[in-house]
Amino acid sequence: MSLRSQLLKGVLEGCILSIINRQSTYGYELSVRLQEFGLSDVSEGSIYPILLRLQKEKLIEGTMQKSDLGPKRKYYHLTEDGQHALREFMEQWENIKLPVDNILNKGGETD
Amino acid sequence: MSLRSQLLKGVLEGCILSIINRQSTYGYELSVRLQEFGLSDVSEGSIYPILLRLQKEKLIEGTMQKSDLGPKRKYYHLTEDGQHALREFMEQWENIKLPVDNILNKGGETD
DNA sequence: AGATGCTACCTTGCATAACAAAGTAGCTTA
DNA sequence: TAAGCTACTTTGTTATGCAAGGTAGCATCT
Repeated sequence: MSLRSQLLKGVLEGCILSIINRQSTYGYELSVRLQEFGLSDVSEGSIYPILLRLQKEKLIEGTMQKSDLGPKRKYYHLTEDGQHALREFMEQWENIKLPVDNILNKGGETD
Repeated sequence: MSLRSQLLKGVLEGCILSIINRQSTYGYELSVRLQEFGLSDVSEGSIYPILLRLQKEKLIEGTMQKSDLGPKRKYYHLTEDGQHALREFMEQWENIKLPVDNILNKGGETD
């Protein structure tokens, strides 16, 4: 019922899980990271709702920490469930990437 | 405003454009093709609405043709706009695939 | 003729994802 | 105290994909 069968919705979610898994981080920095990776269209309006959703699903946990400059930051890290979900997502990404590549690349050939 | 900035929503749409571009086809067969490619979760409830949408957006055109067996089929082919959209989609797919791969694969390394 | 089953298309309604926009608040610098 | 950056949150909108159900043509079997 909640096994994501929708094609690719949730790629952002998976990317966020992966980045957090690599190193505990917070929303604002996440948006910078994603941009660095080349996902430049991603806005905070997308990121924070996802973080809240992941939190509610117990895939990540956040703790407030003071920062030198500016307001406190909410640092997130993956839970066990989150790591499991990340692994699942990575599999699904592979399972979808291949067919899509095949469909798109074999543009003019007859079998 | 309509330049798809959403991350990956619409991959199905792009795949359908690509398959139709390769060879004029109709909805029912499309679902078989997608399955053959490995996108087995895709149901008619997804395909036909997309075909109608693409039609409305003038990316594809359909013509009814009699079939030897069973009811008439609606064969679709791409319009010029459709071919343009397909090219755009393929670029976007590449632009997103790379970052996502990078984010997912470099799971444990520190730069 | 009637029933079943496959082909083939279409529609309605729902869940969810991503986004824009706006709001809140802390800290710094001028 | 005003401006500007950091940082988080919420609300409302759009669009995607799907399940479910409906319509209908044709073939086959009984």
